[in-house]
Amino acid sequence: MSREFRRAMPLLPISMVMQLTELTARQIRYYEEHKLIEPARSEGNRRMFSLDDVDALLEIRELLDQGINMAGIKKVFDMRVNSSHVISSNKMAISDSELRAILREEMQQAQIMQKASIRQGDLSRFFQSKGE
DNA sequence: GTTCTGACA
DNA sequence: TGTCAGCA
Repeated sequence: MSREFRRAMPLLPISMVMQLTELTARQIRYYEEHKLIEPARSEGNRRMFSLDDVDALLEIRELLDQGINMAGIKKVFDMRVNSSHVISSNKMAISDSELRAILREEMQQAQIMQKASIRQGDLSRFFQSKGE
């Protein structure tokens, strides 16, 4: 109980988060604009990140490394928020946990193969708004 | 010195 | 996304 409380406690300045996530301040602020994270503010309007925020940022980074863009990441996070119901899309009626399992699998395969798998290509098409 | 917002390439 | 300006 108190553990979750501590994870949600805003305590890290953006400089720390930058090192922890290897993301630039620009990116971190950009993701906040897109509501992927909502860090608290303190003092002179400075962002104060919680461990949960860092966790979310790390996941965002993983998704980014898979070639998934903002639109796709937003979908993933939205699904996470509304984990109670299925995706509105008619293509994939899978649960949040199933999607995460797939993404994780793709992540491992991508690392091992050093190359995009067929299914990752499908996922990319599903998530990306741009054409090739 | 560090972070913030806005803006341009 | 990088980077610069002008503030706090």
